[in-house]
Amino acid sequence: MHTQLSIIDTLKKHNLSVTDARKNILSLFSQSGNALAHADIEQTSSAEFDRVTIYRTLQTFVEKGIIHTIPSSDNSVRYALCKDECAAGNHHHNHIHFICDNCGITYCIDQITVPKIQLPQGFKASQTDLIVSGTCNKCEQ
Amino acid sequence: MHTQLSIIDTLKKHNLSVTDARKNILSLFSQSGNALAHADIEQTSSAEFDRVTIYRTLQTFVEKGIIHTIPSSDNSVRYALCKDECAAGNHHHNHIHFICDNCGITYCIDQITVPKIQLPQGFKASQTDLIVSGTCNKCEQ
DNA sequence: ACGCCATTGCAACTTTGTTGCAAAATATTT
DNA sequence: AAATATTTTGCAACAAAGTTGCAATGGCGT
Repeated sequence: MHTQLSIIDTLKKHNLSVTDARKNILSLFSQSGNALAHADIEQTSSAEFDRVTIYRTLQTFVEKGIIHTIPSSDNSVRYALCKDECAAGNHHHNHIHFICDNCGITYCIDQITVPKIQLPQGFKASQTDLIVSGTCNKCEQ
Repeated sequence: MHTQLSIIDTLKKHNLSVTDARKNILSLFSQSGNALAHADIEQTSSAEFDRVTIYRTLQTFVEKGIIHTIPSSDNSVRYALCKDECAAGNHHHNHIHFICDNCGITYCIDQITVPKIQLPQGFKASQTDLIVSGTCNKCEQ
């Protein structure tokens, strides 16, 4: 199965040992396509993996540059797959994120890039997040 | 004292009864000038007010359009004073926010406005947040 | 197949956020 | 200015989210 193969490859590429939890959680991300919060993952695979394992797996994925965090105002940080250019400790995301107020789905809108921001003297940017919230195309009547 | 007066005025303007907790917490915001997380407020005034009161006060202020939330990736939503144009349930913030990775201070950078984003078909924006993180001008050596 | 090292699950705990209700404070009326 | 109505607060109890240490398990290299 192609998807499964590429998941193992992804883990190996980032020097991670291949475990059930990591394969499972990583495949959740590629299946969903959108961003996931810790709670989403826990609900989907709660029977299989301990809460602590999910926390640690997400943390590891962020450190290794497999997923990145998306800021939110509702105390539920979301995670999404990084693009290929991301390496450990060096995230490059120039796409914006859209959070639907209705269904809660978080989209990575790849078509739109974040404009370059000119900061005041002495401020140095390491990461820029552009989060748009509103109603998504599925929830629109 | 002028500051104290304008704080009371602000509360009255938004149809809120004037209480110690509200005066105190609101003055924390105008004194600091920057954004504050719940934890910041709790540390500063924990002896004075119950945790629950702080939660409810922040919630009330957001609803009334006195403060607004700033998304974050570290599970600590920050709050900052709204500009005058904000009314209840109708926040208009076109400035960006800068979170310093080093000292944790969150700045409202008023000089820079958030560019208008053209979303894909069917997506409707209600709020746009641009959060830049990195090193602030105080932490820069 | 063996042994080492990384990962997992469990338990216990801390922190963060929520809810109901009685007491206290604020606002309103007279 | 006092009495009443209304809102807000603090407490207690709880629920949810996140963390840490440690023994047991499983992955990986030889």
